Amino acid sequence: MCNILDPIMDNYQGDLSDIIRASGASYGSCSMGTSSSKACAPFSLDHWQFSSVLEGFDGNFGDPFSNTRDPFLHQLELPVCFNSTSSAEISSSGALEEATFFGGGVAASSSSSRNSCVLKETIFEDDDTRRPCNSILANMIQISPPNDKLPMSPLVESLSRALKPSGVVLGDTMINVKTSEDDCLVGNNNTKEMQISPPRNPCLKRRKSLAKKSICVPAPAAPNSRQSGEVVPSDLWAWRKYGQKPIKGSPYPRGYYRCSSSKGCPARKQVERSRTDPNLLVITYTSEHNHPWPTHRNALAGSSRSQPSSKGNNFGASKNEETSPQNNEEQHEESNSDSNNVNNSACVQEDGEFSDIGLPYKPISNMKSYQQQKQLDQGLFAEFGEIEKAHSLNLMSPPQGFDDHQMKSNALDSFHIFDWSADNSTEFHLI
DNA sequence: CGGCTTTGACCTGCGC
DNA sequence: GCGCAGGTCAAAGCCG
Repeated sequence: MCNILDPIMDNYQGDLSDIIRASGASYGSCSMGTSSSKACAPFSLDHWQFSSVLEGFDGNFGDPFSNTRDPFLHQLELPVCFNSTSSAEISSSGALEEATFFGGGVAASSSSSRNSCVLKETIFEDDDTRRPCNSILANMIQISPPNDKLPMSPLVESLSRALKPSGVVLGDTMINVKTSEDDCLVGNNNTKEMQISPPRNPCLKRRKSLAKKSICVPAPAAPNSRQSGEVVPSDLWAWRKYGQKPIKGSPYPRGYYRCSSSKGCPARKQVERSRTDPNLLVITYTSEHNHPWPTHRNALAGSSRSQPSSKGNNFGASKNEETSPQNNEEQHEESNSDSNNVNNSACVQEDGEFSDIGLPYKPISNMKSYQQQKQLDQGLFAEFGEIEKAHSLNLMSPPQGFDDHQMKSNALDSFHIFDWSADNSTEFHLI
């Protein structure tokens, strides 16, 4: 198995960390040369390896998130790292073509190739020390079979089915997975470079210069949402809403959540709908969890409770809610979807509409649906077969104080969609 | 009863 | 210093 670092090191005569370290302090770029010729045939790598590389980058920036990959992403099992402030462009052949590191962000472009689709992550980061204010990181991971003749891993097949005909949005980006040319969801033979969200208003940089991580996820349908609330995609953390504010310039309010998994945990997140695409939720994480992942979720933790009675709810209490057509949609969705929790997965089709595709990414609205989801998990895992659980465990960079036992138990709880090894004849290509 | 959301009030940072 | 806007607090009420 070819380690991802090998092509990098093959093409760079020096210490990679030096590059990152150097670039982290300034706004600039460095080319690592183009040598798509020799270095690597298409290489395979395990998810954990990829993560390791990225997290290695992160560590050089001292990112407070470097050790805490959010369980939401774990659920999605996107082989991305929250903390990357650098990226490398690597050709579809596996060779590192160019790496561009910016102190504050990365403009990454993708090369496309046949038989492949693109996973791409867009990360915004507010950090006073970096420019631009809302830097963008796009990590693109190409998933493709090693060649057309080899069978796909069961995992990829399942994933493909689950995603079809849609992808998952992360970072204002639709993530597509294909396993054959015909399955390519975006275009025919070419992957398409995904939209990268425009930078947010620089004026949003307020208060302390806390590192923030923003991701975009498809706004799930609202099976149990309150009229006024967003349907927040669940993760393994328990979140308690402590505030909601209308945001100037946006018709949608922003919800403020703090981690309720552990008292005193400073982790926060903000959830708001994307201004540009109301179908997307922008989730901004602030601070870091200071505790292991919860071994179980509170019944109501991190979720919206069932709809309060008409007597009790505060429908329309918010100015924004009064004026937001989105809320009406949510009300409508809610009235129709209670019985469809299990299948109420959020994904995005090419036209941006969400569809119900059975992808195990969905809001956990209450304990019942949570258990349903767990059943779904198990079913999915059964379908995937024994997928290198040991590697699954390696995918996660544990939060502070996280031990192996907890890691294992949580690993089995979450979805490891992209967790498969080269043994499954599937490759990651960095592009 | 514990934990949640809601929501108005208050606090704080930033630009002018 | 002032005003604006984002972020947080905390009381009230709901839910299981």
